[in-house]
Amino acid sequence: MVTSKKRGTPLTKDELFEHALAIADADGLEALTMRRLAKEVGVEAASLYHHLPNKDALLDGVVVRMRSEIRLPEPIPADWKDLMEAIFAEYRRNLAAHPNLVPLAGRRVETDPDSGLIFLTQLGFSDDDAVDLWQSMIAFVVGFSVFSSAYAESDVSDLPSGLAARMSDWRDNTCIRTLRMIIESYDASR
Amino acid sequence: MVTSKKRGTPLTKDELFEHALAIADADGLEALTMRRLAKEVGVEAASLYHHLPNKDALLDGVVVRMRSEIRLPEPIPADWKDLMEAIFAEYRRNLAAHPNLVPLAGRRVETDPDSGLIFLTQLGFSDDDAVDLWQSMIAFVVGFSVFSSAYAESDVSDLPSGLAARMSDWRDNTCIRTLRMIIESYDASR
DNA sequence: CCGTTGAGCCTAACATCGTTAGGTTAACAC
DNA sequence: GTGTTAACCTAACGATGTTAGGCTCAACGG
Repeated sequence: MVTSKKRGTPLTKDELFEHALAIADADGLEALTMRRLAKEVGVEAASLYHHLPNKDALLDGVVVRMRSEIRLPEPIPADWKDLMEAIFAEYRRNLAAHPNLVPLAGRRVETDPDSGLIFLTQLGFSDDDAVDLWQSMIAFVVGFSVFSSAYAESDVSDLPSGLAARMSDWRDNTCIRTLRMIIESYDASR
Repeated sequence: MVTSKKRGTPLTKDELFEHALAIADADGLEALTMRRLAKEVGVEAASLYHHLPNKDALLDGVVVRMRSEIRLPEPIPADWKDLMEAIFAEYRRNLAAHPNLVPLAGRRVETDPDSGLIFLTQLGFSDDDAVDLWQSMIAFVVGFSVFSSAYAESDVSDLPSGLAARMSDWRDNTCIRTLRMIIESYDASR
């Protein structure tokens, strides 16, 4: 008579990451609670610890899940500079699609696309130059995403109103433009 | 007979921000608790709310306090490109000196040094170009600081070990180098 | 076919967090 | 003296991550 306490099918980690991502996307990181996630998947909070060691593992999984949406362009650009631009433009698009998760972007997870770094060394970059460029592109894209996703209410400024309005608008064009500049500059100094 | 419940001198906001910054620097952001801060200044947690509306205001104050350590070079460089480099190198130094506070770097507070942006427009940059450059320098420096402060334990990578070691080392040289490239590129496209 | 086992869930509780309600104390104004 | 008030207090609330311990039921070995 009592409704079954067991779910039809057992939970999977992927199911948890999927729902957790949806919660964070919809209502923000602070809404992503163990109890909230549990409710969403039809379970009690403590049960989640049968699948995850702690909340940190959940957040890691959410980042992996988010990054899994990254796709390389088809076909792959012949010019390596176009390829680099495409990779990080896609990285940027991924972060812009999940603005609430930007604070997690600094996390190191196992799915970072570092194969592009090796590719750079094969193009004639020294290890040092390749790492400098690779780190710079990552840093810039993440930094840009931090501000473009967190700048809703900024009005504190002694700027002329035109500049102030422009300054609180972080445009994809700006991101791509500077990204390209970084790539060209490292190409020139190779 | 009971020891006095009042402190000698009343608390000030600056005193709170100072101690809060010290706590975060020493033990991390998660150690910066209302109760911990209260204990540190010799008061109970609830008393803090006579000086601050909430914890967010505390964090804002900590960021302002941190940024207050930023100093412009003396004398100010004659070349505007050197000036820009100096401003953001100092910005970077400030963040590197407080790695635990990097997650707060995206916060908008009233003390952002946007006067440099106006200066750019006076040099002949259009409003759009000036903002593009200004945003790019901010984004890059903050992004770089995110990774250089959060990369202690990253070992997950399928990179050759030499590259992997180099990749987990985020050097100030790299930051300055790319910063300079961004400035030069915008100068050239003016 | 029956006993055991263990995966997958549960209830209950813990410490800690930010925050609020309401009381006490001491200094100062009139 | 008699308020008034700033600055502190104790006590508590609800929410959080997490742990301990128990139930249930399908699967499997004998």
